[in-house]
Order: sequence, then C-alpha cells, then structure tokens
Amino acid sequence: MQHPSLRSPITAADRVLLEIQRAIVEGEIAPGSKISEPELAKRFDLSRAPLREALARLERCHLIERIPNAGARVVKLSTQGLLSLYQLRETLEGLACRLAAEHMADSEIAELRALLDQHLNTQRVREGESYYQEAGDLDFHYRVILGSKNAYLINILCDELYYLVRMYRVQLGMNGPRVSRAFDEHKAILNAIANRDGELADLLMRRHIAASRRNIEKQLEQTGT
Amino acid sequence: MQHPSLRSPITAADRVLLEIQRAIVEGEIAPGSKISEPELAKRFDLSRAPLREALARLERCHLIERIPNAGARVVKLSTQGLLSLYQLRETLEGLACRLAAEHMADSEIAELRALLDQHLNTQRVREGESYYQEAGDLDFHYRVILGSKNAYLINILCDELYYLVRMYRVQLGMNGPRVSRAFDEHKAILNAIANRDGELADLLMRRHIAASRRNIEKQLEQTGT
DNA sequence: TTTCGACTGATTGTCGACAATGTGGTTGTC
DNA sequence: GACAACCACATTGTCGACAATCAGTCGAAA
Repeated sequence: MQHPSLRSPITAADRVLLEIQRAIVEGEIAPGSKISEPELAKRFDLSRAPLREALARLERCHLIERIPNAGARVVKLSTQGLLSLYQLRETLEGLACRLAAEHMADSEIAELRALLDQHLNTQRVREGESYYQEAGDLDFHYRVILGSKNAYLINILCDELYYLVRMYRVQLGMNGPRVSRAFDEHKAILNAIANRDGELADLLMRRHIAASRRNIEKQLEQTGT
Repeated sequence: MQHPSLRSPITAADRVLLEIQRAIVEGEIAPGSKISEPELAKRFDLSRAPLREALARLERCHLIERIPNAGARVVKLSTQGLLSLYQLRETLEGLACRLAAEHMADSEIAELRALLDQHLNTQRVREGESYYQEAGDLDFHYRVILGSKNAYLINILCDELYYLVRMYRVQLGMNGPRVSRAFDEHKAILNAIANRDGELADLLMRRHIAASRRNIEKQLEQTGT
C-alpha cells in the first residue's frame, strides 16, 4: 500500500478510506468508539465490501483494532502507546537519516533546503499558527524518509505510523513554542545529510524526535489522566 | 493483525491465508507470478470475499504486490530487497534487544535460556540438518521481540517482516555452517539481556543479523544473478 | 436473591452476480 | 511495414442477500 493519491485509479474504497482516516485522526470519531460497518456503509452510501477494504487498511495503520466476529474499535490514545510509537520513530527515522545521507541525490538535498526556507517564510507570516508548522514538519520528515530509498522503511513510516503520529499531535493540540526550535533542528539535520554525515544525522534526528516526544508527553499529562 | 492462531475464531480467510502464505514462502507459487483471484477461489473452494481479505493481509506482509484494477503478483527476491530488509531488521531487532533487556521478566529470561539449551540438544542430535536450526533461530528472535513489550515493534517484526525473512531463507536454501556459530551468538545476546545490558544486547544482535545477511548474500550471489 | 442457561437481536463473515476497468489481439490507415 | 484506434475478453471492484457468530436480556432453578 502506498498513498492512495499516488495510485492511478481512485476507487471507492480509497475515497472512504481517506474520509474515515481524517475523521479518526481529527477525533471526529471518538477514540475507543465502536465502528459499525452497516452504519458507515449507510453514511457514505456504499456497500460493505469497499468499506471492509478500507477498514483493513485502517487496521494496518493502527487507527482501528479489529476482533474477528466482534467488530472494530477506534484506538485509544495512551501514554504507553505514545511512548512505544516514539521509541520506534526515534530508531526508524534515525536510520532513515543515516540512509538519506548516503542515498539522497544532491538535487534532492537542494530541494529540501528550499523547502525549509519556504517554511521559514511561511512561519514568519503566520507567527504562532500551528497548522503550517505541523504540515511543514511532517513534510520535512516525509522527504527525509523517502530519501532513505529503503522501500520497507518508507512503507512503515509513511503508510503505517504516519497517521497515528498525526492523530496524537492533532488531538493533543500541539501548537506550542517548539515551532522555532524545530526549524533549527531541521536545519541541523539537513546540514548533516548534505555533509554526508550519516552518523550525525542519525543522532540529531533521534534527539529531535525525543524532544518532540517530551513535548507531547507534557501536553498529555496536563490534558488526560 | 496478529498471528491467526492466536485469534479465537478461525475464519475461512485465516485458513486460506496460511495456505497461500506457506505456498509463497516455500516457492510453490513462483516469485513474480500473477495471482488470479478466480483461480485461487476455485482452488481453495471458497468465494472471492475471504480470498481478498487474505490477499490484503499478504500485501501487508510484503509477500504480494497489488495494483488497483490490475491484479496482484508474488514478490520477486532481489539483492536490493534483501539488503533493505536486513538493514531494517538490524535496527529494529537491535532496538528489540535493548528494550527486552529493560522489560523482560526474570522468568521469561529463564525460559529463553531453557529454550536455547533445548535447541542445542536438538542440534546435536540432528547435526547439519537445517530445518530445526531454522525454526530454533526464528523462535529465539521471536521471543526476544516479544520481550520488548512494544506493540508496534512486535507487529512490524513478527507480522509484517517475519514471513519475508523466512521466504529469503527457505528459497535460498539456508543450511550452511552458520548453525553452530549462531548458537554462540544467541547465547551471548541472551547473557547481555540477562545482565540488563541493553546497549550490548543491541550491538550483538546487530552483528548477529549482519552476519546472517552476509551469509544469505553470498548464497544469493552464487545462485541467482 | 443469585446464578446459570436459552433466546433474541444485531453484527460480522461469506456468497454469487453485476458493473467498471485493464489487457491483448485485430483491423484499418499512413 | 509500422503505428494507432477499436473491439472482445478476462479480471478486478462493487453490490445486495444469506449464514454463522457474538452480545445482552430474560427467565427459571437452586
């Protein structure tokens, strides 16, 4: 599976997948709530066949949990889950950075640098607004991951863990003062990659994600239990 | 998704999944060959609905590749794929080791040690026979991964990458002289875990997998192109 | 009153058929 | 003779209905 937008024909299952994905990530469908196939089928006006296809993919990216003959539930956010997720991200994106330092073409690095500058300008204009930084941050990570050229790694990070990460961020309302600091960290990572210093890029990315994790953890402690 | 054997009710989709999985892993269905839904449905005497469910899971563990409206093909083995897969395994199982050193209960460690001893005896009896070592090796890794207590990590390694690793091993006929050496390496890893030395366990596991990768690479160069 | 059991309702798993899309061969033209 | 458009075929995507399984309720016996 890859991003549906990249797959030539857009099937009904793809559409409903994106819809439900968004709804879950943004909390429109409450965490822990039960997923009813007939209800969703009626709501999106299609049969259960493509819907089940979509549910299978949602399970794949850990947004729902299915039990045979018993149904599916939206995942619940938890400190434990967040910790597990970010432990994995630290390691995997660290690896992605090391590989990116090896495999990214000079042109790709140049594009990424341009992207960063562009984000900086955007941020200056919309000071304090989180959404753009959000998208920008994810976009940066996204490109580095693609730069690793490791198909399995790309699949895991971009298709399977990506939406879950977004879910934690969105639902915990990440908008804090980490915006400008994240920029500097991105820049440092990019420099390491440009210098073909995989070791350093790995280290910096791990720290970057660890910092992000602590940030979210703090928010989670204040909000929930 | 988890191992179907662990999920209470065994559905038709589960059965056919295990069948096809085995057939692909053992090369009974040739790599690169096209998967025909009607043909398989007839062959296993069931409808296309549970079959498609099974195919979705096969795609999830990277045994087949699907293109919308065009069909599915069994994956082809390649040096590039092997390299990508083992790069990932080195990192992920290294992490699993570090976490296992933190989280495994003493009782679990004791059981794992007993398992190793048992494997040693089995191996002495069936000197040179690869299958038992195969199963034993995978079993050791499996337990360590479970010991990490990280649900996402367990899912990725045991459900998504496990069968692909087996496919490479089985189809390249791994049976070499690495048998006894692997035992020693396992033992060293276990000792590190028992000593709660996550750092060392991580390092040793990475080396262990790297050695295994080189072993398979050698075989692949001799066999294929 | 409490607990075990069967029953009812709803949900999921499976089926066969239809519609939409991609594939390969053929034909017509340049 | 080469290339492009067309057409028939096969395959995948989708649909509505049926069968199997599970959750909650009610009732009966201890």
